[in-house]
Amino acid sequence: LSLKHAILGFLNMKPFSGYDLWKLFNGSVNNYWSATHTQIYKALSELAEEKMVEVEVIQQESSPNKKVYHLVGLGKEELITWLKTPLELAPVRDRFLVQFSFSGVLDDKDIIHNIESYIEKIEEKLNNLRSGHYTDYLKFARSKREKFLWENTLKHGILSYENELGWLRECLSGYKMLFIDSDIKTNRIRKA
Amino acid sequence: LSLKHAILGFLNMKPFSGYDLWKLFNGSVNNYWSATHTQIYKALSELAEEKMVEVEVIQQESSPNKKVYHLVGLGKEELITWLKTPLELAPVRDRFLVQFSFSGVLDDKDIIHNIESYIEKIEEKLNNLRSGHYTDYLKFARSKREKFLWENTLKHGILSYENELGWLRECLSGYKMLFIDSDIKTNRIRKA
DNA sequence: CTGCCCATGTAAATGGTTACATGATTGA
DNA sequence: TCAATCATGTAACCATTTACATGGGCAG
Repeated sequence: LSLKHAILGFLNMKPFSGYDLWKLFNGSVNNYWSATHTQIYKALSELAEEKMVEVEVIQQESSPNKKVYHLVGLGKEELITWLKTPLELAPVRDRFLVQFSFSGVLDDKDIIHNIESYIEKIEEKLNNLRSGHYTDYLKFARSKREKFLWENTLKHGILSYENELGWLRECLSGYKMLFIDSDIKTNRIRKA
Repeated sequence: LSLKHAILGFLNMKPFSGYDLWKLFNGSVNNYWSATHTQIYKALSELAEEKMVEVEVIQQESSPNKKVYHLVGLGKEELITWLKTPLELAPVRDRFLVQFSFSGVLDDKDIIHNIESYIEKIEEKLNNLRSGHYTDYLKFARSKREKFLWENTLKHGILSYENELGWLRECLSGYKMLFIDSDIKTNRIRKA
């Protein structure tokens, strides 16, 4: 139900069209909740059926018509109730760890390649997060409190990828030290 | 597709029944991939249809009959191919951050309550991870390499919850400093 | 004239949760 | 006698992904 609540959260700031929301979910929000346009349009029409939001159709000449959604009483109540409800820890589903933990049957070079390739992707992601083009929207914050929350949401992304990166690098150097360098040593001894 | 690959990964160690796998997914694996028994039984019958695994029915008197699944050639190939394929970063979906980032419309006490309640749940989870009853299965590792991978998978869980906890505590103290203490100060000044 | 932006959707498939269903054995 | 463990599944639903579909305007 988080997608619907995220949408209600945005509509609580100001009215948006499905397309607007899709752009939001492709921007900074993508760092903590991802959604496709298909999902968003469907959620919006369901929210309209449930009387949480109201539609306003805007006629346009130079581009297709727009449906702008407004948050109404019932939707606002639902949003506030949800925001006040403490959440349980989410079930974890980490594909990389599944792969990693079963990789004992592979060769050293394959294991190392998987780790290095994942490190590269995380570094790229981190560069992207740190580049500062996610900090633009902070100026739309309606209060100091909101700005604080948004800044820390962004920081959360950076911290968790940094943490991930730290773990990966430790794994990589640990792996090499235990299974590669010692092989070389063993080979040297054998040769000597 | 990760659930099926995880199952293939386990069957590559030794044959298991659906029930056995379910217990595994409720144990240490639950820390990086969660699955219900419904899902597991369904995946197993699909894997059997796809000729990845073979079923052996074991007649039992004192309890219901068992279906033990064995990994066969095609399944093993599929497993190895998947293990060698570098993965993309998974899309992030963090309910807590959705709630957190839209909480600017709540009262201080509600925001603080949500953070504190999440902190408690993470502390509990961390105690559980650190308690050591997930380290038992390490003795089943078939090689030093496998033991290394399993230990680091476990460590990943601990590190990421510690990281989460650090962020939450920073948020909480930052929030109080900025929005609570200064209120008290302001009130004091007003009173004076 | 090619490709991107605007703007909306439908349909099919896959993945995951929740509720329902059965039935014997064993230990508190 | 009550609850847990063993052992398997079906059915309905909700969430997510991917492919298909349309069509004008505008910039390089």
